[in-house]
Amino acid sequence: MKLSTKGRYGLTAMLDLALNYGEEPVALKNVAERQGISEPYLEQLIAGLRKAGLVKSVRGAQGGYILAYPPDKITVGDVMRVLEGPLAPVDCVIENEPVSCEKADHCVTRIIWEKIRDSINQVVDSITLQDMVDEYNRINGQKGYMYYI
Amino acid sequence: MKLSTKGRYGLTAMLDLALNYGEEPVALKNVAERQGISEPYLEQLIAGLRKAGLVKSVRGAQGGYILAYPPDKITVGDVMRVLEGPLAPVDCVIENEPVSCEKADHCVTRIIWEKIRDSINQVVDSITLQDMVDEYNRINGQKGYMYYI
DNA sequence: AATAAAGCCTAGTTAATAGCTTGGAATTCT
DNA sequence: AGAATTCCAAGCTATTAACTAGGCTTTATT
Repeated sequence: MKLSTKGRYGLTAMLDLALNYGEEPVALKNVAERQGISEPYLEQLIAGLRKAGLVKSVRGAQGGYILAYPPDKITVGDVMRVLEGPLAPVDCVIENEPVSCEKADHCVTRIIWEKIRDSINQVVDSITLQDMVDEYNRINGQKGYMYYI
Repeated sequence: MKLSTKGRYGLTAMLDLALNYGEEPVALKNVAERQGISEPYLEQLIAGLRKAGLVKSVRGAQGGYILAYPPDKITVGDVMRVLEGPLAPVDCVIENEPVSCEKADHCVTRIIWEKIRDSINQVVDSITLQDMVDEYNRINGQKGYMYYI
């Protein structure tokens, strides 16, 4: 019941982009350095986010990435679902997917999994990157350097 | 972000015991057959539950397992934590465990993980095996045979 | 007392997956 | 032209999940 590094690194990277929203594109090299993540690995993660339309890339020298939308239009759930897949504790309660298990209608444990799924989704869908930026500013105030992660 | 078969099979097995609470001990062989789980594998799972004090065993012929407490005294969370470990999406928010990450005080993503952790725990700690038994009876009513899982 | 039915215990095994690394091509600013 | 970047595909390695195998111990039944 753990998240993978994809979800963790990816959300951190998106927060990094959110903190730099409105400025020049951010090179992945810089994100990787600030956050202590392997750059080529992060490259793979952000490729998924780009294909999902959450970030835009600018190629070539002085290029980098920017959020495709303002931080208040992107939720943690948007990011996590791209990186982790459907946020369901078991396959039989993945949203918008037909249930293959023939016992589903009589299954009591399935009801538990649905409740867990819903509670997770309620959390991640109610928090935007802007909320995280605000929290970042509240916690780290006028400090001279950036604590990200 | 998926549960393992330990959590899934284990909760199903505990529901099986709860449905038989107050009667003779239930042999693992029967649980395994009803639920379609490999018996020796289930044996390992229930060993953990026994060591955690959630079930009692009766050895020898006609032996088996019984819940150590009435079904309304055992929560889904009790069971899941034994089988899956702490229900935290990342290690840095495991309850009652010192945080090793030195950035924790300045970490914004960590707040997200805490909220996810809390929402999961709120769900599983508020549902008892008795709740599941009641739901089972509501769904399956007077049917002739048992749909478990 | 013998037998069979159960739980108990430890150690394999196997396939999949996570978490990267490697290498190079394409693009664009300076 | 050259450097800085994104883009793409493949390969690698250690860990883990999900079992299986085999044998010992306990106890009700006959």
